[in-house]
Amino acid sequence: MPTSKDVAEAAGVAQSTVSYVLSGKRPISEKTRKKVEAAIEQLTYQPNAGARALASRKTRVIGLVIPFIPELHMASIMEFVSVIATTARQYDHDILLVTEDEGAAGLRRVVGQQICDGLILMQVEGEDERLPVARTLNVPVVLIGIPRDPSGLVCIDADFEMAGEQCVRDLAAAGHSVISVIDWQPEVVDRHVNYVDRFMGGTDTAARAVGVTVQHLPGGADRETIAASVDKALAQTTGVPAFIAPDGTVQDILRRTLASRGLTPGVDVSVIGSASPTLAELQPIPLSTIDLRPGEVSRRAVKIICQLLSTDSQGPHESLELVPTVITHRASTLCPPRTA
Amino acid sequence: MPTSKDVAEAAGVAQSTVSYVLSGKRPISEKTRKKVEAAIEQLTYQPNAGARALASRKTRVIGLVIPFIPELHMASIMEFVSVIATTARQYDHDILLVTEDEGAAGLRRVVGQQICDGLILMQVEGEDERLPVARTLNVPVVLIGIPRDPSGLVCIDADFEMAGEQCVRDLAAAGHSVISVIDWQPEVVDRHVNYVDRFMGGTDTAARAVGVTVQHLPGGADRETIAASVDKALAQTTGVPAFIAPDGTVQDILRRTLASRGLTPGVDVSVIGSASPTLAELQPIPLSTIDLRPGEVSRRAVKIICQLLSTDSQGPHESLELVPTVITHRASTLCPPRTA
DNA sequence: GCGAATCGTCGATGCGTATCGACGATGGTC
DNA sequence: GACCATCGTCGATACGCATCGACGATTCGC
Repeated sequence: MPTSKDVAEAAGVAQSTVSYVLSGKRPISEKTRKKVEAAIEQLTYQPNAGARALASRKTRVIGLVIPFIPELHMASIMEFVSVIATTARQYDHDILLVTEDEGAAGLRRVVGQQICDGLILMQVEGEDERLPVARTLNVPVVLIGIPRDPSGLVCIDADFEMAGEQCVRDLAAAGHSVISVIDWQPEVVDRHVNYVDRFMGGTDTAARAVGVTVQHLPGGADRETIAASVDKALAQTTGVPAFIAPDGTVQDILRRTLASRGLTPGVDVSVIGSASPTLAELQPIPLSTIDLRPGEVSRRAVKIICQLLSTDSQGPHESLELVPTVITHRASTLCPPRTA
Repeated sequence: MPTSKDVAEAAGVAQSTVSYVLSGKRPISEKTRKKVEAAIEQLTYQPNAGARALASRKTRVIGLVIPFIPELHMASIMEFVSVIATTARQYDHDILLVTEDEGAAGLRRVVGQQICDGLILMQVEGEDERLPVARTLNVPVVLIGIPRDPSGLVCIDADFEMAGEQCVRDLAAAGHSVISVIDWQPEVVDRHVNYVDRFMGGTDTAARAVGVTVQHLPGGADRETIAASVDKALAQTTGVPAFIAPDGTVQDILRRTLASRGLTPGVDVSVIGSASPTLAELQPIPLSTIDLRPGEVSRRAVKIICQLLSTDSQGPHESLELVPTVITHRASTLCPPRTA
């Protein structure tokens, strides 16, 4: 492997000159620059990351803490991971994976060994042993998700409250007067995951504002529970029933349950779920969705941390950014107002 | 951040002694070791990764090249990623993400800058511009998947041929004489992805060996195509029909198609798919599966590369390891032979 | 045509660790 | 008790780059 010293010799300049050509931190004459660049090209020189990190105290690596796999949300996690990695490259950074099972010690390790300059924590919920640690680490940390106590932390997440509001307002506008929200799976609800409360709060706010009834019914991965919820909703609704089912598994079961009751989404009943546009289009009846835009959340998370890194302002930061959600009407809801 | 020099001063020894305590590469008296360890503890010293890499020429980081996201296989990709990251930690290594969209240049970059000591390439299929590059990089590379020309490369993958054989043999043993294999999606088949051929080869081999008929029918994400395939299979089968549907999306459509024809898997018809045990159990009728064991493949990939790294034998290596698949009979196949 | 400001380049140094040769202290041998 | 091997520790150096101060060469103003 050639070093910058080799390049310097080949170009007939000092090693420091090579460094300045690369960094642009001092003016270099056109002539010298050409010579150096030619030598770099010819030797296929690439700077050594370790040496660079040692001298500059910057690794240009961001640690990404991925959640322990609950088997079902893996696809959505991968979307975050993929976009984060790609976006980081646009800022000339790389992504180092840290698995959640390393816990708070993992954070201390990668920061303490100076393997990375900052951290992104995915899927932060409620309480978390890593949060107090994150606050005291002297590197930028960005959370995707909002913990119960976000003080002293930089957070970004989809605007779940807006999502809840949008769903209810649009269903109300389509003529529904009773709207049933099928909960996430009980494990999620019981953890009192922040985003569930925010979503539910949004639906209730909108219900009050536009004068419709919103009822929350138990969901889960269990077909009997959901079937019971559906039947209860059907019994209590006088007009055309409307369902909001944020969870993908719940959507599957809801779809089959409605079919077995002889109800067709978009005709006898409205259904809105949360899903990516691609998945929504693949459904037998394309699903009207509230898109939580994981890609956009990921991009912004990377942008935020890279800004923090470039200004490397030491002190603790605190901010909270919510990414607007997008509602798209497809075939599973009654016509007005149909967009997209 | 404390350095090994700080630790040395606190312990009253030389910096090199601290290094030897940590590495164990020279004998250290019990007394000195205690002093040094106490100082490390007290200062919460952690060695600087950059300096370590510079001096030792080892980063203890493995680059993981993840495929560009085709949206549907994201969940299975995440399973690989997660297990690889966790396993790497067991060998005291970290994982750096490299996205496929960086292409061959990405490989040159991370290796040339010496950001990582070796690479794992995921989901390698047929031809790939990165393969010739991988062969010339002077670091260990392990492929998950088998390219058309595996010469000079270290590969590991599930044993798709064995998978095909197992499916056919077990269905034959259960009394089926005609077995229909529903293809993967056409984009996959057209790429002439290696594993498809291997799987199909396995089914044909077993068919010949046990004297049953295996027919291959078009699959895809398209319900009409699959429905047509199913009807064709039903028409051509005299005994109890049997289906093998490796692809998850195909399974979904197959399930509904059979239901609409009034056929119940495990009673009127046998169905074997490829899926994780967890997902298989979640089905309305638990699916008999051929498990391709992505976790095991991942673990072995990490193990292989870590062995190559520890022996750092320079020359190009070549090997091919196939991970045995596991067939598990659940409710979707006829009784004999039912296991698990 | 002289001093001052500017520009472009160089040499030296430091970043924190691993590793090599050296050397004092110990223990054993005859 | 003189000699040698072994053990444990130290000091020095190298790893490859970034960065700082210095300095010769220009350029400009007057």
